[in-house]
Amino acid sequence: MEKLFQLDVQVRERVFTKDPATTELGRRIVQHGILLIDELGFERFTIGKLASALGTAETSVYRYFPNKHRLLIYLVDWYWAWRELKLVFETANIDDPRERLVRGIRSVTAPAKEKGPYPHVDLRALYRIAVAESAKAWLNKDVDSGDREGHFGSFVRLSHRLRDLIQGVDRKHPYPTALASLVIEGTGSLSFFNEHLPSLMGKGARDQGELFVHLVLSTLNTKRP
Amino acid sequence: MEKLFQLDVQVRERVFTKDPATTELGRRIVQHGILLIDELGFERFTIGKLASALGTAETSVYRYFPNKHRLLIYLVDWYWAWRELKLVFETANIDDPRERLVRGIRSVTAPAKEKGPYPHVDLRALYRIAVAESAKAWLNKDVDSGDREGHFGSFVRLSHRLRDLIQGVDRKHPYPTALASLVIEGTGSLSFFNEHLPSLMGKGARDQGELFVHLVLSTLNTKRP
DNA sequence: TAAATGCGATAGTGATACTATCGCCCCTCT
DNA sequence: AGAGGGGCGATAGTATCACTATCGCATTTA
Repeated sequence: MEKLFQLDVQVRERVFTKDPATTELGRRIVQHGILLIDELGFERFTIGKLASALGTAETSVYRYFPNKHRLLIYLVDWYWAWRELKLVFETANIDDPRERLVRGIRSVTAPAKEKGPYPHVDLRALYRIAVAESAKAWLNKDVDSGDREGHFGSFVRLSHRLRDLIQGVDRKHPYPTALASLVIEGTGSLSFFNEHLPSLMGKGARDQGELFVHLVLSTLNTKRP
Repeated sequence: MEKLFQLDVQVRERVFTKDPATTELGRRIVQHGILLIDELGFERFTIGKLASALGTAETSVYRYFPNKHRLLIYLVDWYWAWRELKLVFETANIDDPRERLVRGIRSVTAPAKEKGPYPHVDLRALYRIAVAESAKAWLNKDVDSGDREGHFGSFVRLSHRLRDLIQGVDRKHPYPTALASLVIEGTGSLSFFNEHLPSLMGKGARDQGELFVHLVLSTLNTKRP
């Protein structure tokens, strides 16, 4: 299964100038890009610092990504593609729609707890980036053209898969798509609050899986078991 | 009532070097800061452009805010303070807890539709800033010290007020604080998706007030009327 | 062997977030 | 009326950084 994960996660969209997955330097850019952005935060992260960490020149990095922001988009898209794959695996072969949905919500809201099987991707660092930086991928004035070019495709696909799980339980829910997007985006926000603004979280809400399972199930037109 | 609004909204915390509310230049910095950030987005916005728009020098702006990021924090905090005041007004004198909660959710999720009564604050522009930029106020490595200095105090107070309304209906809800924060933060995210990434929203979810009323009420342990 | 590809190195440009400093003007206090 | 101070505008300067242009070397490919 780990091999399958490794083979299948990829950034389909043209967010790069040259596909970093195809060369050793490209993979090292991704690997150390993750570590540096996690360590410094996206604002303090610079291409120059990344080049230094790699022992190369800035120009070499610019061969793969046209700018710093596109590197972030690449990492974030990779992350959502990984979550999509994880969701597909973790809901496979489950026939009961309700059970599928519960597993799906738990999958989508679960933090990454291990470095994972990808040699050049530290999943825990990437998870922290997703929590703290992923909104910056779209919160800017280029969001519309970025959307047109498919920069957020993995996030959209993930959201639609969760929507399908919701509709599998309640075909008449009035807001399945918005609810799915809220769960995925909201779990990141609450993770951040939990870590940095705990007064926004109260007590007993540390397990967001249960929070969102509770939230979604209770809005559905269906009896509880 | 408008006068009261005008008198009462203020940034209590020490996010500024010199209180911009106390001088004419300070108010013009706030006024044109809102307009420019709304127009350019926070990344493309610069202190130099703001100074040009004001017909003054950069150094004059730096007398009020130590850096560009603090100006954003000021505007965002002002915004949440306004929303808090609005929430207090719009739930005043309502005795039925359920009705209070519904009004509170509608208040907190309602977009700003008019420029409003504050001469140096265009509420519609500020609302757009809150949707597109407010997360950047805390999504950075200074969030912990910023929290300690109370930079997010208005947001926290607003969230706690909504939490109190939730608990007024269901005293035993397991996650009242997290749910309140999710509603407030989530309505911004969904507004942004609605505008820029509509495939994340589906159809029929344009009125977020109803979406969140539906969502919150159905999680509460209480009978619907 | 020739060509292409990938990489590293140097140099440079324009923007921009600040900082330091100075002198003017107006208001207030005496 | 004169002195002092606060607020303001203006100039100058620094360090960082995103990005571009160009070249030459080495390794792989044809």
